[in-house]
Amino acid sequence: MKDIYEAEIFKKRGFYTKRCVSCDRVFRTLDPDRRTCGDTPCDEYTFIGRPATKKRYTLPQMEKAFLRFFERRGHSVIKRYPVVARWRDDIFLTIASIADFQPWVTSGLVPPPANPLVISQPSIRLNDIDNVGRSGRHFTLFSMGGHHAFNSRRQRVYWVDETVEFCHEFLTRELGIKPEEVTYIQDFWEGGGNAGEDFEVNVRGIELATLVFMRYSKGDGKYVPLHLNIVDTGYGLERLAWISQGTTSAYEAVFGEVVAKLRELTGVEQPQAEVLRENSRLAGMMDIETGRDLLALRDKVAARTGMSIDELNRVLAPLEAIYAVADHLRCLAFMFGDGITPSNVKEGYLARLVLRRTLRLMRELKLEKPLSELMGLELKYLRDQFPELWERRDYISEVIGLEEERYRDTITRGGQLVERVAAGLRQEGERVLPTGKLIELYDSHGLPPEVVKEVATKAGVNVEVPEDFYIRVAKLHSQAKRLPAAAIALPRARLERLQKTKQLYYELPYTREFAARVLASFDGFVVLDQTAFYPEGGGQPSDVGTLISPKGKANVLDVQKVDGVVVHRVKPNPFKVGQKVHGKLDWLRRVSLMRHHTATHIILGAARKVLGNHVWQAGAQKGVESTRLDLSHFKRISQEELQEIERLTNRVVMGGCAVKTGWMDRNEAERQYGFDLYQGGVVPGKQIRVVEVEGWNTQACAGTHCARTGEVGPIKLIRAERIQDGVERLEFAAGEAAVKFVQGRERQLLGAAEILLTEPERVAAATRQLFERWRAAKKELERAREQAAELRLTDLRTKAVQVGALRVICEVIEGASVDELIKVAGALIRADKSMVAVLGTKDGTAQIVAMAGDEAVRAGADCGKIAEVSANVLGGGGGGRPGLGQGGGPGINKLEEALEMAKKICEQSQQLRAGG
RNA sequence: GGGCCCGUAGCUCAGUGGUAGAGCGUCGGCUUUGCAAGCCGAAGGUCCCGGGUUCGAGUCCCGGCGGGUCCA
Repeated sequence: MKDIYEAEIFKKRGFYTKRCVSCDRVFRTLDPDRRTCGDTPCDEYTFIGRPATKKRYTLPQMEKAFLRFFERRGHSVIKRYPVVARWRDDIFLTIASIADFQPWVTSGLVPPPANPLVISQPSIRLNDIDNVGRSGRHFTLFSMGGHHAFNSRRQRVYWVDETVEFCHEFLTRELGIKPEEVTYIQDFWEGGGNAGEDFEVNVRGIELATLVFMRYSKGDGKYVPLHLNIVDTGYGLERLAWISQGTTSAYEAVFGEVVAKLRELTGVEQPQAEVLRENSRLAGMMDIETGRDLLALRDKVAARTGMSIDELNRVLAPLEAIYAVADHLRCLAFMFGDGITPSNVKEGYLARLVLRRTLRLMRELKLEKPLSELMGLELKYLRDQFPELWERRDYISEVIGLEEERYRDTITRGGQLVERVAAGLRQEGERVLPTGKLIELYDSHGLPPEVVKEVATKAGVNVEVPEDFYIRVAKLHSQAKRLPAAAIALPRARLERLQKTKQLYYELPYTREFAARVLASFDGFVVLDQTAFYPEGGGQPSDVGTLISPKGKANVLDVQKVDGVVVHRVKPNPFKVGQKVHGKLDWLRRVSLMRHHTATHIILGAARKVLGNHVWQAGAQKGVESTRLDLSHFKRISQEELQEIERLTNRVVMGGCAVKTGWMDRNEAERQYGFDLYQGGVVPGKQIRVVEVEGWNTQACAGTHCARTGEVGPIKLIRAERIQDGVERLEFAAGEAAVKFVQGRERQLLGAAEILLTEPERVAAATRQLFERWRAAKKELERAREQAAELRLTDLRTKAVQVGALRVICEVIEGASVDELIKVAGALIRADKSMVAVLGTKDGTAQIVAMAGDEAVRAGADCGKIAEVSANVLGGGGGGRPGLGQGGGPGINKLEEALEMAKKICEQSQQLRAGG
């Protein structure tokens, strides 16, 4: 194969091959005098105030020009994919146009939806989020224009020559960029396990596109040729729009209207154009990730413009915040518009991250308007180009409203917490908040250091935010992770050569018994030519049952599938290859699993009807007695909603709808049903199995299902639980399991009714009454004890004995509780400050309470010690403070003896004092 | 998926293993032409639930439920 970098056009047009004097990379150019590669930081931007194209394009215009250009050259225009990569399990967000086609198309398993094709794919990358607003060119969400060709041995579409030619033509003929301003830098691209040579296409100091020729997969450090040679291009449509307008930053070019509105709302002034221009040029040359980077940038801009750094900060920081807000608004519109639910996990957390960052920026800008209102503006702005987002505005604004409220609560509560912490520190004479505390406030309470600093400073405590604050937070979380428990090892190697098993459970899902021939048998494993045993998959546990041959019988304990071969784990294993066997399923179990599986689909459909289309299945585990279904939803499901879901669900059951199952071509299925198909998760393969509850719900699913909904029987929701923020778990039972559950519940209710001596329907009222009475009785008892204590006082006082400076009472009070003893003793010492009262009672075990008045304590009484030592006599323990001690032990008969001991200790204490 | 924090009066929260508290709110009284406020007093508690350790648990340990938060 010829050198990938030798595109025909270079020879044809007479490109020079050069080496950049700054970065040493090889590049192609038509400009004989050029010495640098044309990319930052080797070159500075030269398009600001001086557009590079022959006319100005808005972003939608640029997108249109891009798509039409490639459409005219034989590409089919494909609709954008969602920004949540539901068809993948390795990434949360769609990060590039090629991500739409990974892994099934790129691996060659599934044909592309069109070939060649062109797409404008909103792509989200959050790794540069700190640059957004400052660098002039970074976005959290950007439109990646991609034209893709998938070349196989059978079909050659186009490769390097055409790709570079298309690019050059698009930039120069279509957009009118001067040919000598375009450079092609030779590079090598790696990502997502794939790799290949590429060109970075630069104009006037900015990279506009990357043309990747993907042809290797990389594993274990080695490059292995792919089945397909894939043209993977990415054009930054925002940057193209920017370079066509020559504005001071890409944000002005893309978000012009929104930025203007934000400026108006905040009253932030527009700095001089010259300052902005220099700022953009210099920002383009660096990544700004830390405060130090930013400082370095300010320094350089200051040097060029003659302004002071403080002055620059004052004029630029608010504008940068506005740019970032504009960017984040668009990103959030897509995230929520495409159905992300905010959460503390997965993509939901990423959405929350962006949302909270936006709120922080708004706070800095003192922008008081609700975020949901700003989003309203943003959605109007996006409406023409993305009507699907506009349609979901109600959901978007509700979710944002809730998140906003939640964040405000966090900050308010956190503020109070900081004030308390600060007050505590001040009391201890501390004036500085320890860094550990600062990190804890963020990590455990979500309080950004700036907020802590602001509040703490007001409360008179200084806060130093360390430079590496977020790194230290990250360190807290970087401890080693536990490995998941290893599953039972399957003998994969021994299964490789076997023919695929005929899956009777699909063809004849109601098969309970079947005949088959043994293809392989070793250890505890048996493989048959065909089977009705469903192997574990899609959240449905495997079937169990028996296998019988003339030579013997075995229990089937577990069934798994490896590359189309079904393996039965059996005990014992009397089977030999070639034998005929008879299989028999545990049908009650299987039928219950089928019911629960079909019920899962019905409930999901009902949940989406009741709660909204943002609801996605976040996981499911089918069982025989009950099943769990996890749903993404942004708030708790109310009792009413649960009942509505249950009602709709049972209505579908009673409707007796058909449940149709069948295999479909993946592309066809996606076209027909959209990505909603993948509720149950990613399914592999070119053909996918589609299960449709007629007129209700359609999903890709490999499980076994009832033929009609009526067979499912009653469905009973058992409970709803919030397993993560934004993920609700429904637990339910179907069929006989549902009946069993309801009967169980009824037994509980009847049991309670019996105890309360009432009817089941009066249990709540009766319990309330009982509870109220218990409360009243408790209070009355309390008062009675106090009265009883008063009554005992007169009698007890006569028992007092003078011991040194102390008046000591050591008495048993029959039938009193510890609380009562404390009340009595308390009254005694209040009346006489030199009193030491040691009271005992037999309350199951022997208990002792000792209390001493202030004077008695000053005179050397120590009730803690009295309780401890005298309780030891009882065979137990005790302790307390000088004024109050408690103790006890099992020695009921020794109570008198213990009280004697108490008295002795009092005497000793007085002797000591007298002696000392 | 993992880490951390929290759950005590209507609300916001204190509470070294030893008598459950404060502020605000509520109610009553006093003061005032009325309001705001002030003074005095009172009511109000399943210390989230269940186990365990202990003579003794709001407090320590385990499990569950509920909420918050950070990280991947």
